[in-house]
Amino acid sequence: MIDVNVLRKNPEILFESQKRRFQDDGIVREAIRLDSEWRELLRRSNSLKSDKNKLVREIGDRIRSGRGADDIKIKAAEIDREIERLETSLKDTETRRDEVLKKIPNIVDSSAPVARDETGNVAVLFDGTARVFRDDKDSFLEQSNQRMKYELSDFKPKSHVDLLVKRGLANLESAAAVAGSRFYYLLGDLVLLESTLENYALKFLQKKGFMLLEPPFMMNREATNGATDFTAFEDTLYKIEGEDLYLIATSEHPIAAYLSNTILEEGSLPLLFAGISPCFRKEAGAHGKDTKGIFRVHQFNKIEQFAFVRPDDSRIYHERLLENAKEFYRALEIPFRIVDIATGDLGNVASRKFDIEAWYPAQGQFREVVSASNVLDYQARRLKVRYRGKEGNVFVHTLNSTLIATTRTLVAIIENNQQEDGSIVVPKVLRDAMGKEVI
RNA sequence: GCGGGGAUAGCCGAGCGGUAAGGCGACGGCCUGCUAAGCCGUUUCCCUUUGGGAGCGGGGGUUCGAUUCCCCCUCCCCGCGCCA
Repeated sequence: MIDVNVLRKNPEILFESQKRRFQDDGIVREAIRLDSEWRELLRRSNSLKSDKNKLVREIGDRIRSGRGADDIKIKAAEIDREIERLETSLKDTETRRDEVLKKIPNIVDSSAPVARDETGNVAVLFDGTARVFRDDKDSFLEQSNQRMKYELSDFKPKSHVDLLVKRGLANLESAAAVAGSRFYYLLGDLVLLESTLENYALKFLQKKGFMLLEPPFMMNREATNGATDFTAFEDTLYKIEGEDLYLIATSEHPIAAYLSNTILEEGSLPLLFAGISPCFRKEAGAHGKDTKGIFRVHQFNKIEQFAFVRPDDSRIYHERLLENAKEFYRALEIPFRIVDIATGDLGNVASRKFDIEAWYPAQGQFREVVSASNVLDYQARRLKVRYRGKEGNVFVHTLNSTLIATTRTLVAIIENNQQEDGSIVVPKVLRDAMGKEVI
C-alpha cells in the first residue's frame, strides 16, 4: 500500500509513477476524492463525540452531587443517533477508500527502464558459457546481444521432459492420473539431486547471515491479504475447503507476515530470512504455456531470500540479494543473463525488479529462474512492520528474491549438463554431498 | 475434542462501572571535565494539532458512562482424551 500522505501532499508523484507504468491514473484521482470525503466525515464525527464526552462528564458530576440529569441525558441520546449516522457513512467511505488505495501500484524506481511491456526489459549482464546447439546459434546471438561466451554443441540437446521420462527420473503420466496435469513424481537420483541442491542452498544462505526459516504452508485470508493484494492473487491460490486457509504460493508471503504488527528496534535491522517451503499455484491463465514437464507446475519447492531493512539500505540490499543469486548460479555453472524489468512489466508490488534468466539449451531460450524485487515500504505499511527510529516509528523496507525454485533450477541443470547418452553431470559443488558425479 | 486459567502500551505489570497506576527499556533535555547516577519531558493510532477523537486480544450487547458486567469468536497456558 502506498503512503496516504503522498496521496494528500504530493499526488503528482503517483500520477508520474502511473504514467511510467503506462497505467491509467483514474485510480489515484478516485482515491483522492474518497479520502477527502472520509476526512470531512471524520472531522464532523469527532466534533460530535467531543460534545458527547462533555455531556457524559457533566452527567457524572451531577449524579455524584445528587442532582438530576434527565434533561441532558435526552440531549446525549440525540447526539448518539447523529454520531451513529455519521459513523455508518464514515466506515463505508473508509472501506471504499482503502480498497482503492490498496490497488494503487507501488511507486516505480526512477532508474527502471520505461516501457509498456516485457519487450522493454533490458539485459544488463551475461554470465557463464552457454552450450548452444548449432541450429540455435543465430537465435542465441540475438538473445545474448553477442555479449555472451558460448560453445557450439554438435548433438541436439533433449528436452528435460524426454530425458527424465526415458531415464526413469520422473513419472508425469501417473502424476496426471493421480493429481492432474502440471504435477509430477520425481524418482531416484533426481530426488537426491533436489534434496542436495536444497541443502546446498540453505547452507549457502546461512553462511551469508540469513536466518533459516520454514513457514506455515497455509495462511488465513487476513494474513494473505496483508502480504499481497489478495484479489490479484485469487487466481493463483488454492483454498482449503471449509477452512479459512490458503496454500501459500511462495514463502515470501508467510515471511512478510511473520513480523506483521511489530515494532522493531533499529539495531535489530537488517533482518535476513531464508525461507524454504513448497509453493502451490493454480497457474490459471497459463493454458498452453509449458504444458509438458516440470518447468511450470502447480507445486514446487522454493528457497527464498527475504530482507527487512532500514529505508536507506534497501537499494544496497536489493543489489546484495541479486549478488547472492548470481554467485549461486555461477557456482552451479549455469549460464544466465540478468534482466532489468521494465516499468510496464513490474507488477503492482515491486518498485524495481531484476530477473535472472538461465540459459536452457533444449528450449534455446533464456527463462526466468530468479526474480529479485525491491518493494520499498509497500508491503511493510500494509503489514505494519516498523522500527523505532529517532523521530518515531518508521515503516521498514522489504525485499525478496528467489534463490532457487527447485523445479526450474533442476531443469536448468538437466538441460545444461546433459551428455549425448542422456546422462546428467552433477554440478561440481554438489558432488561430494550427492556422492555421485553423474546420474 | 472436554475442563480450568489467561490476553492491558516496545517489554513487565496494576486497575475489575466514573474515563488507563507503576516499573523497565528507548529517545530528547537539564546537570556534569567525560561517563554513570539524579531530575524533567517524550515514548499506540487517526484528524484540518494552542485542539480533538479512537484505543485495554477481535466482534457485538447492557449503561449517561465499560479495561471492569453479559454474549460470540481467536490465540496462549495447565490438565484429560486422541495422535504422526
